[in-house]
Amino acid sequence: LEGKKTTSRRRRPYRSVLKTPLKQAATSHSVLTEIQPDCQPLTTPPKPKEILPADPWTPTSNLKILISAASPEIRNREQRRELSNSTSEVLQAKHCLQEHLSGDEYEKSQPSRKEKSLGLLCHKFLARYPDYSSTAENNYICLDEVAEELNVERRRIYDIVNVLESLHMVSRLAKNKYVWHGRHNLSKTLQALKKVGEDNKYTQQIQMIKKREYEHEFDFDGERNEEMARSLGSNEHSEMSFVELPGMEFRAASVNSRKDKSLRVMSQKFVMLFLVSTPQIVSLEVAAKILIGEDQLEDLDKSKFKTKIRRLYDIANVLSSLGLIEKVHVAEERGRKPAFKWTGPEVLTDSQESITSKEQCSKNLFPSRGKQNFTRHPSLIKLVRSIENDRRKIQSAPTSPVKISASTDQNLSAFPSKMAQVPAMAKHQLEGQSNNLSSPEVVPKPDLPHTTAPSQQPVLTQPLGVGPLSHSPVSPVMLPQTPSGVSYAIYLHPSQAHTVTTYSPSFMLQPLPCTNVTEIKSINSKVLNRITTEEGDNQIAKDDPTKSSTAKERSTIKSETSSQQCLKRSQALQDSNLIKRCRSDEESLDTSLTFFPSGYLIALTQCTHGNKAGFSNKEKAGVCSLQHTTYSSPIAGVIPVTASELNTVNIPAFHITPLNIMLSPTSIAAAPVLSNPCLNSSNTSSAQNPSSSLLNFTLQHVGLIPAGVQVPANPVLQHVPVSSQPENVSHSSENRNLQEEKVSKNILQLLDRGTKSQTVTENFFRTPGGPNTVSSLSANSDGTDRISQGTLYIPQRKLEVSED
DNA sequence: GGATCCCGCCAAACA
DNA sequence: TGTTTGGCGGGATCC
Repeated sequence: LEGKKTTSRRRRPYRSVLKTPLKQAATSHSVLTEIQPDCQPLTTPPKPKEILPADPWTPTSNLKILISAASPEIRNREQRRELSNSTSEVLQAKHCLQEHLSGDEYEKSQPSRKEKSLGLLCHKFLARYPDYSSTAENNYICLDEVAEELNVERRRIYDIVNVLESLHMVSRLAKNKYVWHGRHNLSKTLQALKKVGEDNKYTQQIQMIKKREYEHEFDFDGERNEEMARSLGSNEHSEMSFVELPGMEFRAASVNSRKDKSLRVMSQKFVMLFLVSTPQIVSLEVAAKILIGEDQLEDLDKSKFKTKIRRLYDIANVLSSLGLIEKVHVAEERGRKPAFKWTGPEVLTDSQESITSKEQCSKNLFPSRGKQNFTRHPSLIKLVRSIENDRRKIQSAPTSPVKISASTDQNLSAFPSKMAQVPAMAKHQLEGQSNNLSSPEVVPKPDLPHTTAPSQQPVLTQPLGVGPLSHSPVSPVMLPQTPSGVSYAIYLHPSQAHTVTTYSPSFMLQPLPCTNVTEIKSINSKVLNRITTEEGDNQIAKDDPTKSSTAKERSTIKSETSSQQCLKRSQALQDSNLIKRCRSDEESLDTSLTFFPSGYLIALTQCTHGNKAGFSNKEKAGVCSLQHTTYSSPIAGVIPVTASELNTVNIPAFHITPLNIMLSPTSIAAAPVLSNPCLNSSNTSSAQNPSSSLLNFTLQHVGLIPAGVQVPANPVLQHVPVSSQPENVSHSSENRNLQEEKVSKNILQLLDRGTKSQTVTENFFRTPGGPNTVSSLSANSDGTDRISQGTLYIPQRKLEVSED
């Protein structure tokens, strides 16, 4: 490969004609479709190259082309997709033709570079398929056909498909064959990507690069490059893992073979950068540096950088066509830099949702405690709005059926032989966690209910999370669910397994959230790299102050602020929930960090039913209801606050130190609030509860509960009967009341803690340190209090964003 | 002149 | 051995 890189590339056009018969010279008909994206791409048939030079651009000749576009074969294909019929195609194409001919014919007969852009091609590609596929439609993509119909060489289709594959919008079915999934999986994918991005500390990497740039310390041949790359935790061990979703594992080993440099992996990383960035703007330069940094240190040279940029443009074009990003420019000291802004759906991890809920509760429940009459910052207005929206969801949202696949249990039971090594307890955990996985992220587009995607059907017959089972000698390692709501199965190649048998300080540390830490079981000690808590914590604390709390999670709690305690308690409940489930062999659980230098991250996102040997029906119901309630409760994580808002207040406490508070199994099984750590609290707080009437008034006032609903002031976790058939839950008024009651209880729990000290409120806004750390509450000169400006996110660098 | 990215060579992976 | 897949970078075009 290296030899190939250094070999000078000589163009051999004669050869390319033979090898790429689909390649067309610049033709007039391609102009037609490319200038007019509205035209059905299928109206443009491939034009035999040999006739092109002698074929002048005339209305007649083009009409011939247009008519040929309506050939029975193509027409039938179109009819199958119910997109159009031949008549409309011809008419449409005629219209296009007329428009085209009104201009300078000759010039337009030469398609410009723009008209052949990957973005435009991608638009045409996407136009062929619906956003959300259904079984009734033809969801298979034949690359040859598509390339032919879009009149491009297949190479270009690969570029598009690879990026789409990275988002699980398509998956490879067989040679030359892909399956179209559309946006069914997009939300989950983005959530998983965000989680992985967070684990990879992309935020910190971005900050570091920006800081270096700012200090003019970053150049292409300085020693500092290596230094920085090292500091980024870069080494071959941290090379890419492709984030997969269950049922969408790669079907060809080839896909795994080119690994980190593949466009799909780059695409995922690129997306991750957006998802973890604040604001969600990523410059190509930063992205390229981070992606290079993850390869090899010596790659940090100009040519690699250039190549990376090229690829990022390719990816960006496709992502733009998908509407996920948008090109902008970032003004910097050294002129403006090309960048892209995330315009896709907001993606919240569970922990963020929790914090958001907490933030709202604290704000709304203590609006006049001591400090009164907050001036509502726009972001707060949004928060209130989000509460209202959420309340509407409670009242009107249809049942969001948990994605339940009948094959899930089979899937689990069909794990590869190595999976059999997983102790039953861990298996239960996984199942339980997978129940929790559907916790929704807020998406602007109405996502279809997460029923089993029809497009996935051919895939779902495969064992869940098995990956390249039969042919790939990978070592599966199951990880429990992460706070983001997405669990992974990480598959390690045996070839890489040796790299993790010993601890290497150069590994990029991937601290697992505390909820997982207590659950991690050694599945394959040969594969799993275990590192002592102390080592990991030290490293984490050094590397990432914002995650230092993660370290604390695994150490004895010493001095804490009340808010920390509050947060920790809430997290603790979730932990204890999990702990409870596996209490029987709890002592066998090792508290450790696990580091995976490479492999495949396979998210497990499906609720599993049955096959829960250790679960009572009640527990099952409770577990499943978690998911359901998560959809329904404004407290449980559906509050549609945008990530930017979250970031605006710079909430740091995504990792919460747990207390080892044990709850009764009943409360665990039955309390849906457990799905949200922020609401989970031990009832050990000695704080007094506010009066019920005051509370009700407050809740009603802020719109958390309807006017007629009364909330008892008893904060004690109570058994809440929940349906054991969440998929059949109807949103009757009873259910709404039930949900609202749950919400109220959640709030009460928070209140229970919150009344302890105003510090709770304040600390929700406190960053762990650094220049952006500003106390959140300050008194105005007029005697009122408001959220100070300083609370807002203050970028370290001025970013002037202008639409391009 | 830098930004953008098309184009197709050619090697790895696969059938 | 032929085909599929896709990494890669030259260099054309755009701005």
